[in-house]
Amino acid sequence: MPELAEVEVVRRNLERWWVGRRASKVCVFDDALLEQGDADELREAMGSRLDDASRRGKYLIGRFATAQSVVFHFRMTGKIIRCDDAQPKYARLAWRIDDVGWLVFKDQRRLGVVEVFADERNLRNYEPLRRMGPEPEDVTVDHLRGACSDRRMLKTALLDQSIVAGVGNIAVSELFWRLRFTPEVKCGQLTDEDLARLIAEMPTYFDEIIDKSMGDEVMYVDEAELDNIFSVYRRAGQACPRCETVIEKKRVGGRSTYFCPRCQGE
DNA sequence: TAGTCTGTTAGACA
DNA sequence: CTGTCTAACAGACT
Repeated sequence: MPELAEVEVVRRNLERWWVGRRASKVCVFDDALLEQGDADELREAMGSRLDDASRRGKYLIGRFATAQSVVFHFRMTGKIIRCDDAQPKYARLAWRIDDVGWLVFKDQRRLGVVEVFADERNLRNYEPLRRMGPEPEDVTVDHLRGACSDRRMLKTALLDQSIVAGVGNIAVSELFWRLRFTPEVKCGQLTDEDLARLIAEMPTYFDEIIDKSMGDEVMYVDEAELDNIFSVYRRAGQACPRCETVIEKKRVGGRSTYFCPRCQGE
């Protein structure tokens, strides 16, 4: 589900709800979500004070007073919400923060994961974090050129988390529409100027989506079809906000891509 | 029933 | 070695 923007919204919520506090109760409903570490270690970490909530790409990282850290990845349908009920539908993990409520890791498809690490060194050795490319605001033209061969599609390169951290399938459609890139453009077809525009647009795009998504519960686009905040994503058949041409959908790199055939032509 | 889905990864193939 | 595609993970929805 979530891309960088939605994970960042959850991170900011945890900053308000959880940092500086400890959980008074931890309920593991589905321990299959733990790959590194077990439920006892998770209870030990969460039972201590959360010192810091950070984000790296689409990963959310909590550091605790015990020196342990907990990493969340929401995959397709995971999220963390605050509610008064410890076990709403699809709850896989819940912890109680007194005076705040229950924080619940909900995940309908159960693809999300939670990892527990004993200390900073173990966290840093976690392979997905070790492999992660720079955050969008730290990407340079030289880095992109070096990481993408000329014949590779820009879309698949951007979805590769080792090249840029946090970009997902929605962001690609939206960025390409903003920049008027054709959906199947190859890296080699872009000038340095084009890449510089892309690099400048990424943080702008994510900041705008974060602002529009802020709230106690992030709504994914399929849960809020009538309030779709995107310009082209999931808008096939509707008018392009720029030129009124009908938006189309096609598969690029195995994933749905939405685009305006006029704005984003050759 | 078949197709789809905001993510990631392993294996097949050109 | 590179890049792309598919399936798999698991479940709900159309």
